[in-house]
Amino acid sequence: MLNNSFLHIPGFTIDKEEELWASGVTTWAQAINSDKLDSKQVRFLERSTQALNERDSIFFNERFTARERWRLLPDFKNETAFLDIETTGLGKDAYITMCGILDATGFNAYVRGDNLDDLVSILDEYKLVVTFNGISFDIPWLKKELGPLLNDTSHVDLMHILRNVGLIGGLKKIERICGLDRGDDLSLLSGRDAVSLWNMAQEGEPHALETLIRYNAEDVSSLPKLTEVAYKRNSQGTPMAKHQFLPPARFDTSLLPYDSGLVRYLCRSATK
DNA sequence: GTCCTGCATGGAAGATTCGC
DNA sequence: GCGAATCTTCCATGCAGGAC
Repeated sequence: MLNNSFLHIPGFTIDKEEELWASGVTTWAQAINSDKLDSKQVRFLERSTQALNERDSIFFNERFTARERWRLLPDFKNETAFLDIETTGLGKDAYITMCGILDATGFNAYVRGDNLDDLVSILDEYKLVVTFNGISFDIPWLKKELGPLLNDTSHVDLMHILRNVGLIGGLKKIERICGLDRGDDLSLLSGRDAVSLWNMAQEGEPHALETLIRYNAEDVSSLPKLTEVAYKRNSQGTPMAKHQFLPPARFDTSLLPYDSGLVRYLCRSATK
């Protein structure tokens, strides 16, 4: 939990934090009542306690690097959204085609030309957003298209916290390493196929949009499990290890329809 | 299939500045 | 003058497109 963390105190290093834990001081309350910190640091921990009580996730977002934000996960797990966008590419004229969001209540798709603009207010409802490579990709894209957002919401980028524990690579590669393989034929699709599906949908191809949404839902639904893995491995050997990040029950993506014929067509095209 | 591109970001390491 | 803090530079990474 956050109140086991001291790394966000200005001037603190991992070594100092480990020293404090080794001395038996593992919580903010213990640290405040000990002689291990100076008065400035004690005031900072009192401010941290207030921020946590006020559910001010931004306070901690700004004080932990991207590699250390896994520490926020258990405290804000009930106010967390898992997010992934699809785009038409990276060029100047490219744009977001859809965004999938998974939370404790289930999966929702926000599609361009329909409800994509709703995202600005939807995202405000969460205290924490989890993405894969969102720091470099999803969030800048969303800000570019929808304007300022996530003003009151922290952001955990799985790519960085998985890298901490030696899990390096793309989302699908890491899923395989963690034994989270997907069973269906949609696992054969790539981001490029998502662009093709969007273009097909624009040309009136039946089922192309629902197949794109299902593809996105598969990506989003693996994020909670990877988050659990990332928390478990990062917290190993620290006082945070006794807590858990239990993700919402895996969303049953098979509830969403898709066209396997389209998937086969795209896979065949890719191998030509 | 492979390699390069453009873009945004974080981290590491070295250089520079600041405070005691 | 020394150590800490801050700034700068370089490299690595993801993503998707395009050329060969």
